[in-house]
Amino acid sequence: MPTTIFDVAEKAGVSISTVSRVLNGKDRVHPETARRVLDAVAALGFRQNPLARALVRQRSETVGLVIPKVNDPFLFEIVRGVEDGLADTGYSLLIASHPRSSDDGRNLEPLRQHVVDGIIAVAVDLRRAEIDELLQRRLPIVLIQSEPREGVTSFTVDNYGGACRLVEHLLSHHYRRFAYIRGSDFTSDSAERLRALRDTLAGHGLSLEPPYVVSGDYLRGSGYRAMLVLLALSPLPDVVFAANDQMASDAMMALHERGLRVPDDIALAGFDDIPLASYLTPTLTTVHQPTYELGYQAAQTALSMIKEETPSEPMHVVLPTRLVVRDSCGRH
Amino acid sequence: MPTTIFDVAEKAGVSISTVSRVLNGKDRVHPETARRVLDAVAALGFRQNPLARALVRQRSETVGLVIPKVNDPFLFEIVRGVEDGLADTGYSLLIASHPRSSDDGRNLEPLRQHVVDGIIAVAVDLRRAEIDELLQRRLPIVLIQSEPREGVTSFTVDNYGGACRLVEHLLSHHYRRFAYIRGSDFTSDSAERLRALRDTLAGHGLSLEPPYVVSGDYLRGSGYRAMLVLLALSPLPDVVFAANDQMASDAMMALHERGLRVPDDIALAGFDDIPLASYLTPTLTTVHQPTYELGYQAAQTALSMIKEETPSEPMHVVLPTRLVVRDSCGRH
DNA sequence: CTGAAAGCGCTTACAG
DNA sequence: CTGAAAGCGCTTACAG
Repeated sequence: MPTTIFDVAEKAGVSISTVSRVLNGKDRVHPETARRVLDAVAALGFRQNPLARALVRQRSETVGLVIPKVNDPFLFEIVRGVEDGLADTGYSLLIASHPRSSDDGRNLEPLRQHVVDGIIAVAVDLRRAEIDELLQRRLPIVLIQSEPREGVTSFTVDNYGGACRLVEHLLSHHYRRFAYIRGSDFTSDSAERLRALRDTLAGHGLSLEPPYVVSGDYLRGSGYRAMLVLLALSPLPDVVFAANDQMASDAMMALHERGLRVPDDIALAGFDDIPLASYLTPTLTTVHQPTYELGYQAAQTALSMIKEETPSEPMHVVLPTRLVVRDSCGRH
Repeated sequence: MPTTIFDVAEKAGVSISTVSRVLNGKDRVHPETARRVLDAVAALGFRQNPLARALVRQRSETVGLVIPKVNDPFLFEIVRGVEDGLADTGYSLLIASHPRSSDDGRNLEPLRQHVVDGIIAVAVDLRRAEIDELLQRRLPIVLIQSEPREGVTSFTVDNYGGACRLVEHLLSHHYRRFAYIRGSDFTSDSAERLRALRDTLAGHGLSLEPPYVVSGDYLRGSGYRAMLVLLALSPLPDVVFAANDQMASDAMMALHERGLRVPDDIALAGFDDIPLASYLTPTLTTVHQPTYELGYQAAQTALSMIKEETPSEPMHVVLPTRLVVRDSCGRH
């Protein structure tokens, strides 16, 4: 049986109200009384029961994180950022992962109920009913890498700008026949990157023929299959831009297996700058996303939304991306 | 204001006791009454408040996961396993990561209090005071990849056996001058792998001289530095076994930079079988750990410990590891 | 500055 | 089968 506030009160010879007061440090308490209470707390090893506290205060000091159930280093960096953003604030992190495929969304159940004070949702498809339901509630919520939505604060990265810089770089290396491997379309990331590719090419009088845009799903393996589709085309592309590094890595594997050299035969570029990118041979040219920052800032923002009484204006923060030139596109 | 059990009771024309009964499905309720209650629940969109429920039932249906705050794919696979092991059980997952360096352990605060029904702790250093404190409590707890401890259920992998098979494999390829890059020693993993290396070498009349055992910390970068230390030795080792794949990958990078070929000049092997291992050039020979399984089984076990009244015998499960032969040790 | 009391939203014996 | 009541462990007006 853990000790309760009653035990402390008895030992200190005061009422539970007083114990509560010194514990919460809100109201004024006589220093001598406070000392007695603190002594009792220490002697008994008392810890407040957060459940009871949350019930009466109507806040649990817990933030929910909704994240796709996918083993992607990109996502993990976000989680780390969120964790650090919450560190030393007294807030706990409740993880609710959601399978990407449509399901009944049962994993979100704890968030649907009244246990979290705010929600941070990563790469969610706002069209899904259970996500939509979450948004309807009056809970503070911040979106990361999701379709910005009227009235909902969101943090995204500059997909368009990053992809433009990447494509300009590729063009400067005289690549002309481009191909694109797309990611899933439950967020607009892949589409934005593709749009940047098209626009930039158009600016140079070039275009992207439909067969040179092939499907992928961001996940391991899909880049390999997509590359095989591209290798069946004639003429071959001379550079392939994959919507993320994972797919670019798998595409590289496919090229190696076919005996094609990167970048001499076909150049390759990705997006994200996951750790893997710098371990490939050749190392992968890509666009860096401030993943950790995304999580960190989202956490800070969620916290301030939770704390402040007057609801702040919803904001849409777009963090900058950065071109990382490595060896897969013929730097030299 | 969310609807409460009182709203439902009123709408259904019954007492809150009855509402509670049909919601929990424990006691017998007249079918007709139950239907009315269910109708009211649906009409009002009522959801039980888990906080209030937890307070009276003295269980929160939440499991705490203690995990090092390190961006390691190895750890993430464990998290995925734990998540899946908890899926559809009604239990939520509360993450409490702990920095590896000694700190005040404030991140563990939610677990110290009374909000979780059980704890799964990954790669924790049991010597640390805050971890030790957790173990003292009468909460169900299961350890993953941590020093097994009297009376505490643990899941580990067969480090020794896996490393033995790896070393035998290397010996069969006629490597003789071994070097070892160690990991951190807050769990016994690295030491076990080293012990296996020493024993297996001894079985072949070989030994490992102290200078050929260098320090690393499992994390990115340390394998690179360790490799540089080894490269200063004379004679050079002809094969380097790193305590994990991350360090092996960084060692490979160091070798490449020095213009040394893997495996022709120096062969390389790791441990873990993280995704990166198969993207390296050459692909990395390693020992596969059943990481996902570790998490999954630990979750299932924690759940059954939480549910059963009579405490079960603590068990120490050792999952098998598997040698994965790739190209970094001269397969051909 | 401090205490008695109400109440947060539930569950669960206890009666009937 | 169902309801009234106590209680889970706290916080917070309300008095004094």
